[in-house]
Amino acid sequence: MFLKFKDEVSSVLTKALTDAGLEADDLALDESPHADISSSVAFRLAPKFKKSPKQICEAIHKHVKILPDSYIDRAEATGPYINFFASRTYLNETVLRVLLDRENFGNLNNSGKVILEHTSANPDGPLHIGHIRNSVIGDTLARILKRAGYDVETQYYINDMGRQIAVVVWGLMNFKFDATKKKDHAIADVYIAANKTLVDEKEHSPEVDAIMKQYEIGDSDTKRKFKNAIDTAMEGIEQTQDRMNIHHDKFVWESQFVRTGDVKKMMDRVKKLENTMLKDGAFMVDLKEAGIEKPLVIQRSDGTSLYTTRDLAYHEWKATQCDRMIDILGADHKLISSQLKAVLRILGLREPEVVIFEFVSLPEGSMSTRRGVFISADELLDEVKKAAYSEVSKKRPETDEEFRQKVAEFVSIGAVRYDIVRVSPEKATTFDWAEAVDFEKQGSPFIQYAHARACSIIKNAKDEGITFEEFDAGVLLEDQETALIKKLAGFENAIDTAARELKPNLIAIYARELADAFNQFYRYVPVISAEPEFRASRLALVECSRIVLANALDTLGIVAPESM
RNA sequence: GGGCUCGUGGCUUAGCUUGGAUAUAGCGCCGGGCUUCUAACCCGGAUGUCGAGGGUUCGAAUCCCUCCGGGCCCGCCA
Repeated sequence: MFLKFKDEVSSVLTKALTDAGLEADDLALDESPHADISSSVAFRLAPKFKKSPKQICEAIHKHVKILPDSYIDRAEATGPYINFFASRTYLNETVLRVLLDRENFGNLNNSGKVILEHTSANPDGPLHIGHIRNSVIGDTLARILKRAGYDVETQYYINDMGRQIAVVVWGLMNFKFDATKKKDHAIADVYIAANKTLVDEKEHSPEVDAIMKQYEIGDSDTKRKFKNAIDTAMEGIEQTQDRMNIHHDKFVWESQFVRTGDVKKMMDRVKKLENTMLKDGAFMVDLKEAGIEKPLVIQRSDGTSLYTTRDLAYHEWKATQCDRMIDILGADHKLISSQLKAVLRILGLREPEVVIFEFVSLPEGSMSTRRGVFISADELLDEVKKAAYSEVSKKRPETDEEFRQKVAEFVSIGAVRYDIVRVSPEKATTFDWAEAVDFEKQGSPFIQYAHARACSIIKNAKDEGITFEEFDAGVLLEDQETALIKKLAGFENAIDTAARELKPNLIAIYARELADAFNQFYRYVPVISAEPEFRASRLALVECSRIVLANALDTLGIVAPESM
């Protein structure tokens, strides 16, 4: 609705400019506290036409022609600004559109296949609080892109050729696997113990090298051991992701590209490039022309491949089956991903769009699965759930155990997801327990609560036989009502911008603002006890709010509860 | 040392790509509101040299340069 409104403003303004004998390539449209949409185009035209912005603005304003039934009510010239205000038609049609489209309201009609790779943590232990920043950003983006109309496939790239997995395999052969623990945690125990031993007793190192070599040549017994180790770890990782409402459509094993010969083909192709040179028996690509000083090694002197080589083959393969590739990567991958992109570019292959997120560190420093220094996602979720449980017990003492458990679970998942997604990815953060278990106002519980309140009104209305089969959105004239409707109308714009700019935090902000608008409406505008001429329309607006709150929460992967 | 990136009230944070009207919001602090659809709510108040300095511009949190501080990276690891 907002996008159509903006289009109308854009064409009305373009026409007015032409009629005024002016011309601008950028209309400088913006949302503003002074209007629904505002244009500062007069500033840009002032020097060219040698008049003051105010004079230009008045000249443009004189030529603004608004058609009947437009989403624009009026335009005002306020100093150098031209302000556009939304019409009643816009508000009324927004209400009708929400009720018609329901769970699809806000969806856009982009098309094409997107492969979005996220998380891809090494299967050597549980997901920790840094990994789930990747998961939450990736999963939320996938949900945003789906709403934007894309056919999205999420992939988890399993790095099974790296030394760390060989260490896990070696560890499983030499240390006890604690079957009473959650499997990914038990794998981490083995991995940590194995690493410690490998540092203390250097003589075991060749054993790990041998395992790696056996795996690279495809020895069947070794392959079985790797599969067992990885499946075990992944089972636990997937349990954690399931709990967080995150799932992957496909799990792609790095080794697949070695086995199919794609990695070999890729190495041969890269070797033929002018930028590639042979040095001490290893092949490396010079990337100076891409602004990267360090040459990238694509084949070791013993002829084997490296992580980046296999990643090149993976991206080449991905490109054949989609229109857009998006990778969610931690800040430690900045250089490697720009090297990857540079080589793909030189080869004339499609480059991925990369979303980089900064590190989550602990007060004492950065995390490391290998050293056993990390806070697992499971541990975080459990602690937050405890805090949520005590909160619901305090706030709803009349409820039973089952209700409290259920609420504590969806509140804690929501709180963790929201807390991660609300901050823009390029911000480095330091984890703090006190902050993590604190139920910040206007976080996820705030939005879930607004949804529960809307459901409550709808339920009470139903009990009293109040319906909104017949209503007139035109009677929704209170400030809180029009503000709320405008907010509802903005959902598609939030999806559109978030999808174009790959910024999931925009949806977090939008959801909070919508809940805010609903809560103000709730406080000041009675529904069930309202006069009959308002009752049905207000109830319809509550239903609209419920729908869009649910859609926004769904986009964030957060449960929209009927009661809490 | 080099590259990338971040720096916004006591704390957390939006806005920066595409420069425009009083810089966003929350926590915390001070004060007010439940016989009224769930108070996990609402209303009001105090708190800012937008890291520092310079430049571009009619106009800079936003663009450019220098510096300071934090983070990440710089391996024939992944």
